[in-house]
Amino acid sequence: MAATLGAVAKQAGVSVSTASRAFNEPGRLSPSTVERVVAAARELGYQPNHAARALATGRRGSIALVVPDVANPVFASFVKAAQAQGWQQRQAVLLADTDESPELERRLIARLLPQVDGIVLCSSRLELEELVSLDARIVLVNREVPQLPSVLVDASTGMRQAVEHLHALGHRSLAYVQGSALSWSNSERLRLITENAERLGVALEILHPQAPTYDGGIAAAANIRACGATAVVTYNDLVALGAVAQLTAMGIAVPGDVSVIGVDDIAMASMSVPPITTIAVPMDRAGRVSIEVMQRLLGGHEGEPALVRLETQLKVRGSTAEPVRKGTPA
Amino acid sequence: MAATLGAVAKQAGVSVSTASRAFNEPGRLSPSTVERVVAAARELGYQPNHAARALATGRRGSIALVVPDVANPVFASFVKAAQAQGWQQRQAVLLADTDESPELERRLIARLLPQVDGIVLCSSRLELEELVSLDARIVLVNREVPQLPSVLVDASTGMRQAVEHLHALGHRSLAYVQGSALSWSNSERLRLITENAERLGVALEILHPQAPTYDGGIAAAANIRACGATAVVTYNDLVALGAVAQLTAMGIAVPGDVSVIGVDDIAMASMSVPPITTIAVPMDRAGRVSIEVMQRLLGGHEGEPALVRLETQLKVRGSTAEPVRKGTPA
DNA sequence: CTGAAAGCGCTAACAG
DNA sequence: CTGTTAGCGCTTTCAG
Repeated sequence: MAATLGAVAKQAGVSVSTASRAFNEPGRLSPSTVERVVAAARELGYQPNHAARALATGRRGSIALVVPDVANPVFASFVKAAQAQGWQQRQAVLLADTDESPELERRLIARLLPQVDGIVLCSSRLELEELVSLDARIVLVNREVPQLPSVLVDASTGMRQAVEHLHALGHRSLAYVQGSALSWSNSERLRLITENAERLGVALEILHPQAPTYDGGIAAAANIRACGATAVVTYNDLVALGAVAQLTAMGIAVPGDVSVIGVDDIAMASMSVPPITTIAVPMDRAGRVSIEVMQRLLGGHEGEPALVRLETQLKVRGSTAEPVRKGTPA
Repeated sequence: MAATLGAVAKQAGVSVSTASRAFNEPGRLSPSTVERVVAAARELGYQPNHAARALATGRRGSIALVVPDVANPVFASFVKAAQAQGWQQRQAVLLADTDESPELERRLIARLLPQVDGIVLCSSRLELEELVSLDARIVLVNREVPQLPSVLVDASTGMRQAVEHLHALGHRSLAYVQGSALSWSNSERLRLITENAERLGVALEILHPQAPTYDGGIAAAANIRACGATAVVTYNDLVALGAVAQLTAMGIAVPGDVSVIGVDDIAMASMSVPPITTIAVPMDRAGRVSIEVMQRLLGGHEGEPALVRLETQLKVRGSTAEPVRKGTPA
């Protein structure tokens, strides 16, 4: 059906290899030849057969994206950006969703690895040893493993700004609502908020890990009240949103009685009432950059595995608008 | 590096063709042979080379998903379900995001078509003729084209329930805030609400198309007030959310003064205050089903192009909780 | 039930 | 600058 390189070659009156070169190394051909081949190709509607090329070169021309949950807005914007960048670099992007399951993740990786050039593994739930034993062309996102190239979100700037912002508002007692205790992002955020709270002499209460969801936030509200903190930072915006809703339902005003800060800057954070102050995490950039890193990795640039850190930034909104009241909450 | 079929064959003491058959048509081999080959394969960690198989068979083992915007929660859940289903059917899933651009969509399709078995085109923005001229292995989602297999969301049940619900609450004047005028979904919803309003003798005001976003909803609020309707159905939840926020800001109570109903049942709809009553659209089922339809299409079952309609259902929540007041709004 | 052999469409030395 | 010639790893007639 589809025209092959052979057909194009015949039509242009050259050999297959010449036709091939017209596309792959036009520099090595006389301009007129290239032109003739290109014309023939267009005439026949020639489309290269990627499977054949892959078989001959060993390069698949595709990379896989493995994420815990595409339906999560954070990963969705990551995927969107990565896909766009991949397309721009003429790489097909395979998508795999692990549904937060380490076992599924493991199987997906095994099945994908032999049929793509590389895998971008986002927020992997796998053990460290398992990750390094993969040996292969893998770029990690939101996971720090010295042996592997990775792109990380560096929450330090955002977290510093968040604690300073709260401190400036007069808050002296702070709580952090954890996300999944296993996640690299959570430990980073925990570490950073601890450092900053100490530095500024703000009391810090660490609240139990919650599912990083709206319901997790609802569940956390009681603990927030119980601990008596006047300000709270949550693992992410979803938790913040749930906490704000439940706090409000319990008669605790946000930001009147307690200030709330989330992380991620998902769309919802700006649409709620009050809108949530948040540490913006550039997952779109992470998507783009991770594909670039992968490209460099495949390009065979040896040396150290790449390590890219992406900056975060505090976005102040209504959930922290007011200075702390003199009295303590509820 | 990776073990080839040849290696497996040698290890098992059989020919390549036999080894091949052990995986593809084990019925034609003696059980003991199959067993031997399988054992050898596992021993060598054999992984079939998809590129080679594709070259030999013409089947790529992969299908592409083309969506307008993965970051849109509606499409995200579609993609998630489609991916899961594809994986289950041992089909790799390529992802392409058109960013709502018809030109990009066109180019993506052209580039993808030759390298996948088929394309699932979700909410295509292309012209009818362009779509049919594609001739190829395409399954449409949210777009009705007689010549092409498609899976459609049938809003009729949900819309009937919505208008009846509003009518039962005492509403006699209704407004519909349109989404993109070009979209198939929008015209369907417009048609259905018109039919239902007429049937129940409810006055209906059609409001200008808005961008199907939160900001579109904000912009629509003024028109909603101006038209004097006591209840409004919006193209989707995002618009509903924006409208509710702005209406509230203008001093119009929801659902006190006006009731609002959205479409989609995105997560955000249940998290807002008040939570949005909505017509739930099963995009996850659409994702799963569209892959199944594609599979059947590729299986070569001729006959009519498949046409699947998915039911919708009203989910009543706080944005329509109260019966209509005697007086008219603002 | 199993093997031999001919490609699928393309690339990549190797020769001119 | 261009053509010849082998394959890449797998499937698939065609013969046993």
